[in-house]
Amino acid sequence: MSQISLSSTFVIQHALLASRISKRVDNHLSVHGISFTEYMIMHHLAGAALKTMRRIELAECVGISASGVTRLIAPMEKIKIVEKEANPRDARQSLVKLSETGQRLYEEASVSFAHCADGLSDNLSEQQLAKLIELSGNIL
Amino acid sequence: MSQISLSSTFVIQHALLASRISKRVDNHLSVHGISFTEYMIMHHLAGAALKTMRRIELAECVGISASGVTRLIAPMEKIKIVEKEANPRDARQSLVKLSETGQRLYEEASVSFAHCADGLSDNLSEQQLAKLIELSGNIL
DNA sequence: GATAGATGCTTGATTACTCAAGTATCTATC
DNA sequence: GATAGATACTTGAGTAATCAAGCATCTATC
Repeated sequence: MSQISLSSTFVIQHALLASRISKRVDNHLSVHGISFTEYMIMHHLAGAALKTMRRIELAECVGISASGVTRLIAPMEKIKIVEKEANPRDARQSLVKLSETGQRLYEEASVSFAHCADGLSDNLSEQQLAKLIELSGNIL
Repeated sequence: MSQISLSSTFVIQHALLASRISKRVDNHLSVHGISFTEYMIMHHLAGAALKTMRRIELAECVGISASGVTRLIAPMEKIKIVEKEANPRDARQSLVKLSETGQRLYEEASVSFAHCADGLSDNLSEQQLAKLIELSGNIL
């Protein structure tokens, strides 16, 4: 019987949990017409200076590729959640800005999101949750 | 400025981490010609009684849908990593068994997997890792 | 022992990504 | 100031999953 390491156990547990969490979050966010990934985009934009970020930064924050961002942003732009802005200093860049509409949608969706997140961590105290976040921060 | 809850922070952090981990694991496993998901299938089969499981159980353990399992298992069956077995008690079921070849491949891949997992958690002590697993176990 | 509903699995269509290659622009070097 | 290479982004093609619908089989009820 080969003994499985703690780190392997963790990775497998983490993947399963991630799959379950993202499904549940998607369910909660669907009433707002957005996906978990779109919510994360809005979340990072909302916290950014001028509510504006480069596409590559977004990709990095959200954990998808640059092309993934391109395809994700396109429909969001069409429905005016985000706006495209040029960078006068660098014509290669195509900055993404959270619009007023997007900000409102983000705030509404955040209520559902927080409610969902609370539900997920119901069995953990605030202190345990803080510990979990801190420990997770040391991974990778 | 709206204050973001710990639980929301956790969910966002978890998703990003999951994306990064699965990419890194996929990289490490690619030398064996398998994906993270396939590894998880083999992992659960290897730990099951008679190295055999129902497709629905696999879906549950791995965090994908039943149809996901069907499409994932098909090519694994073709290259003899797993075998299809009927359940004489219930003709609806199509049991999946890890073959001898599959068991060897799993053991080889487990070396890479463990190495990768160790690398991910390099900054955590065994005790911290155990705490992390324990706390995560209380989510959902 | 017929039949209504539940369960296990597969299939067609769709979605959300990925990677590799391409284009445009910027930066540094000679 | 030409040019080699790096960077930012987009696009075409492919992949891994999803959901909804379907088929086969099982179970319980009358």
